[in-house]
Amino acid sequence: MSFSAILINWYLKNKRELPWRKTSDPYKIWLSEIILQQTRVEQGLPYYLKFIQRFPDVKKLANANEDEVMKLWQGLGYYSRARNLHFTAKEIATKHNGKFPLHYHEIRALKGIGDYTAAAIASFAYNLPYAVVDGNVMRILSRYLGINEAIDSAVGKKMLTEAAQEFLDVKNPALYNQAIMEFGATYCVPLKPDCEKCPFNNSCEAFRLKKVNELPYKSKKTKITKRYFHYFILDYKGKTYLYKRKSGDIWQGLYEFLLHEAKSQLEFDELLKSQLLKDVAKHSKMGLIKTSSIKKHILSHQHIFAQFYHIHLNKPFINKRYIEVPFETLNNYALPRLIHRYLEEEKIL
DNA sequence: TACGCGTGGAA
DNA sequence: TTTCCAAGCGT
Repeated sequence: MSFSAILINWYLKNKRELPWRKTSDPYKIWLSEIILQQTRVEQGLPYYLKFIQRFPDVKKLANANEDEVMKLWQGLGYYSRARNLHFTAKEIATKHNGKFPLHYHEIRALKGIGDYTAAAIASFAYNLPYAVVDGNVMRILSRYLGINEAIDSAVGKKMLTEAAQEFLDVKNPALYNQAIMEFGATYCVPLKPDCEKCPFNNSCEAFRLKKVNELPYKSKKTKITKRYFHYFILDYKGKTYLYKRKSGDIWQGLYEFLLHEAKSQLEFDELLKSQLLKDVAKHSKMGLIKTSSIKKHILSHQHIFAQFYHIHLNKPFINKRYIEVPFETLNNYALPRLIHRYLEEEKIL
């Protein structure tokens, strides 16, 4: 049997039932692909269902305002996906007469859609012969072919892209692409795949050379930079103040409280101990502070450490960059997961 | 071209 | 606790 035949055979017996696999609507497939970028199915699925319910078609999405889209995306991360999704929905509504484009190069030209997503949409929705090359495919092919070239290098990516296109079953692009990704996601997994029962173990180079746990090879190591945030939850007569984050950093377009970011853990700890009130006053120009009403709380979110302070003001906080928000309506705004979780824990939401 | 962008789960 | 990973993309 051919590679494709074995793969598709495996898929038909082992595939998961997922909502975006029951449709050929390019809008729904597009939405699912954007949500699933760098995101696990279990994490993305509830968001897909929410979005389909609220925006059943591309025109509904195009007619929404960006804040609502961001609010629905809240907690999923990589928020530029949501902004680009909304931007492209408007593009399709205006420049494509509300119809999702039918050809690969038109699809590929849309903002937020790269090589992978364009191939996914073109094949899943229209059965066009474009091979998907994602993390799953690169892992499978680098193992199967015994490719030692780093998959995060240009050379390695090129090798695997060409291999993927050769392996593609041009008679069944949609089925084949779904199958190879599902096989990577659930069987040829990064850690400890069950090679003994693998349908390819008689022809897999990595298995033959006992190099499965070394492939795919990556040259770069993931680096995590720790950051230290102090948030000041200002309260003047039951209202608080929010700032909409700008580009050039995380959480673009999301709302947050008055922030001071410490440059080091030392500064974070120092501010915590003594400099707090001075710095707050300097930062916010808010005048007097009732120190007795300050509450503290620390949340860790992998690499961001945040401290929250509740501060009652004796006069309003005047700053044109901030909007005044009654506490009861806080949940109408798209907030970073970290802040949202804190507000829930403190029963503020 | 290399890097930054979120979050949650697993080891 | 730390590191790595998961259906990538824009700049």
